[in-house]
Amino acid sequence: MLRVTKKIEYGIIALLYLAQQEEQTASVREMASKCGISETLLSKIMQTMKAEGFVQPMYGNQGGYKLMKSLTDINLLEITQILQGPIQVTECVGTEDNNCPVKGSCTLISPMNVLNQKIINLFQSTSLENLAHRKTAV
Amino acid sequence: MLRVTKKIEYGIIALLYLAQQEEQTASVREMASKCGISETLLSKIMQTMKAEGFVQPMYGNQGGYKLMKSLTDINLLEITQILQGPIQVTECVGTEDNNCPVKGSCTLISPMNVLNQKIINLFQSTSLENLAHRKTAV
DNA sequence: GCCTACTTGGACTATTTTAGTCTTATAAGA
DNA sequence: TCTTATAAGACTAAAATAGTCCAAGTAGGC
Repeated sequence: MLRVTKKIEYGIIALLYLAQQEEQTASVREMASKCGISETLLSKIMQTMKAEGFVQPMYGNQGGYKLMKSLTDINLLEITQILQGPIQVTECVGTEDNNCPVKGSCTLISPMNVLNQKIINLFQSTSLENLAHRKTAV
Repeated sequence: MLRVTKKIEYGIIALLYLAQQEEQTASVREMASKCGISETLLSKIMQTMKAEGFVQPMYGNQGGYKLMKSLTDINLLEITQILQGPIQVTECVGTEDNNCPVKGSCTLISPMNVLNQKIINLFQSTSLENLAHRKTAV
């Protein structure tokens, strides 16, 4: 349904939570309980975001995750791509090797590509800072 | 994955096909075979679009579906709503009775609503005529 | 050095959405 | 009445999303 998945929602909520903390640090357990998210699920999400360098893990007792970027430097497109994959409004958009049965005669690919790009632009121009302050970019 | 479903794709392709025909008419079988779409699936899609008045069925021999609107009068938002439901970038967006666990403390609803509205505007301002001529609206 | 609290990572299950099929009924022209 | 259409609901299959479980590793503090 043209959805941004829960993973993304939770991921954003967690990053915003981290940004609010002194030291920009919190454990998965703390974030999960404070934000009403499943601990194991959030754990998975944080692992993914760690791999992309958004957060850094701190092992052991009193550990947790530390936010490594400014909210202004993280946009919705990055988060979406990391946690959900590339934005593709249709299956064939943005790919070269489409095996669509209508390939060749299809007149939709081109306009769908344009539509896709516009959605991408919209996501890219919306930073987490924007989301934190209840607005999206132009 | 932030997708426009196959139903919508197929529906659009079928409407564009109808628009190309004299009398703006074709049977499901013809459209399905010409466009490489499953006949039974397209049948379902046409039934839905019939219910919304986009097409009119003509029973019996030499029957089929007739396009009842101009391509300029059908936009992507309508098609999407009919064949996929309302556009909701997140589960809670646009609803009053959300039972989200984070309800109340969630700071995302508002900006997500804005984002959602922008996507809706984009879809609404793109007519099938635009799609047929390989461009989207501003 | 041991206990505790944390992250890691992979395998696993459940749920929901999307895609597609089958079958029986019904409408209308020739 | 035969043929060619659509109508509609039940059904199955596939894919994406959501969420769980568990064994292993890491580090601070007593």
